[in-house]
Amino acid sequence: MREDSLTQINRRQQGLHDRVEVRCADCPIRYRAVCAQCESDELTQLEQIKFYRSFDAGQPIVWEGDRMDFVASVVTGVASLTHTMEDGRTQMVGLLLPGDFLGRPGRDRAAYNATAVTKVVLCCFRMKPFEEMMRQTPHISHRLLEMTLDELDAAREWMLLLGRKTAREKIASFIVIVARHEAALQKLQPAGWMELELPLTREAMATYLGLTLETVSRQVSALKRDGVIELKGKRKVILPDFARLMDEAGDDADGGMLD
Amino acid sequence: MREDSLTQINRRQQGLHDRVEVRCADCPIRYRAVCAQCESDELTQLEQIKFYRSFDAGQPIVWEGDRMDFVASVVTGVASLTHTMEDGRTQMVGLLLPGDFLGRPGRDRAAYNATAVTKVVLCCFRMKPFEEMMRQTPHISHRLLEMTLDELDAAREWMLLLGRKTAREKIASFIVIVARHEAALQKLQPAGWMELELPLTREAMATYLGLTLETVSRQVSALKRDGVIELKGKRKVILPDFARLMDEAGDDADGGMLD
DNA sequence: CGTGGTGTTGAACATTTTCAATCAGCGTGG
DNA sequence: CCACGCTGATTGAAAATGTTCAACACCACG
Repeated sequence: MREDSLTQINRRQQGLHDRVEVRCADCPIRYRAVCAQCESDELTQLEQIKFYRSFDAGQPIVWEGDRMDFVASVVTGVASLTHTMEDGRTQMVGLLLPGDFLGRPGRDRAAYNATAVTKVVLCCFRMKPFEEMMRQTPHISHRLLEMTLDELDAAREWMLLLGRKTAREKIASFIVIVARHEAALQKLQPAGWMELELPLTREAMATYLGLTLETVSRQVSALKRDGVIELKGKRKVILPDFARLMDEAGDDADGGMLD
Repeated sequence: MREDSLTQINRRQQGLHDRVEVRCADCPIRYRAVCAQCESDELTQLEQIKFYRSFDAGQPIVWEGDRMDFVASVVTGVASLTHTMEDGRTQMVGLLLPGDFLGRPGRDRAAYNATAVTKVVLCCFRMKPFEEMMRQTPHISHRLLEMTLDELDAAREWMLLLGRKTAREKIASFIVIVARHEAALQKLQPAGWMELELPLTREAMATYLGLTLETVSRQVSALKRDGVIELKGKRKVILPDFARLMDEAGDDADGGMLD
């Protein structure tokens, strides 16, 4: 473990926060997060109630049932939301990427476990002032509604995957989603030849897909054997033909692009 | 098929609507629907843009990809949202009960199939005027956000069920949900001895639970054999001990009651 | 009294999980 | 430099779970 992350943990344990001063105008998620529609005066207001927190890969962010007096945007990194049964079976119910929103206004206890999958930086807002701002500025609540509806769509898409797809289709679907996201960052449609990096371990993929890690491993191997994907190390994937992968995912041609 | 429902279908096919005049103040879902927080002057406004439509059990309401120029509240009855793959596998992704909202402001095409499970009455609002009202009255968009967040929670709870629960646990969970809803209507906590009616056929339950109808039938029989439930006909269920059922559902004791 | 919709049950089969062994990469310390 | 141990990943064989296909039961309705 590196020195600086140790320092961070200590700071966190003491209840202190990183006082990095990043101006909202320069924020990498300026046009994707809950603040996307805010005017500059509204950003000024947000700047006064925001603070940053960072988490190393693997660290818990909040635990199911914990008191939670803030909401946050993911600035960088990947976090997961998981639900766990008494006997330990766990299911990932959300994957939070940069711009995604964590927490629920009006609820003071976390409904899920949130965990940093990679190193994560959050832009946090204390609950009360944020709720006050929501009342005053329709831009925030409007954007939050929009984002929540998108998340609901994603959750429903995932229900189809969990309920009806085979293990092979689940793996293919997951890679398609990662490829889509990758392509979207470069403002392209995913197509033809692509190279990408899986952001999750086999175990995290299993938790996401409702499978065991062994089945994930087997099906990844099978897709490789059948030439649908190539592997470069454990995490880097090469797609010789995106359309072929889509086919394996069992989605309609348009792939559920709704907007 | 009864005369009057035939008449209704004809009216619908001609693009006409039921002009039943129900005052919002007397509406059975007045305090649960998207209009729950509206003041009386806002209700007056809503009354001017609303119209009712009804559907017999089994009828489609909208089809995935269809143009949809309205949003609606379910007034009475039960409707389902389903997603279907090219080869016919289908998964229910939402169950709409009285008060629930159908459609998405700002989207003009349906993302899912919506079907009437029982006879359904919808209170519809044309998209454009509704969106205009959302901009003007924060009560509506605030309530819609709240409802959407609730639905997202429900969807995530369902993801745990679909991804990790056994067939037996799925059936038990479903009955628990129906029992909860039943109890909530009478403003009670579900407990002890209860009697209730399943709103879905075995096939619809299978679609909801990510199972085949045979597996549903077998597991219902198994729960009966083991004394967890009793059957009165095919649809009526008696719960000798709600806690026992909860146990079979594999939920935590609190059962995910979050608010 | 036959018919269609709905539900139940059985037996063979397919898929996924479980348990266990092994491997690959990588940083550490001798 | 190399053996060591750790984590993440792969593979195999046996077992469990759910599906598929098929037969049949129940019952409301014409």
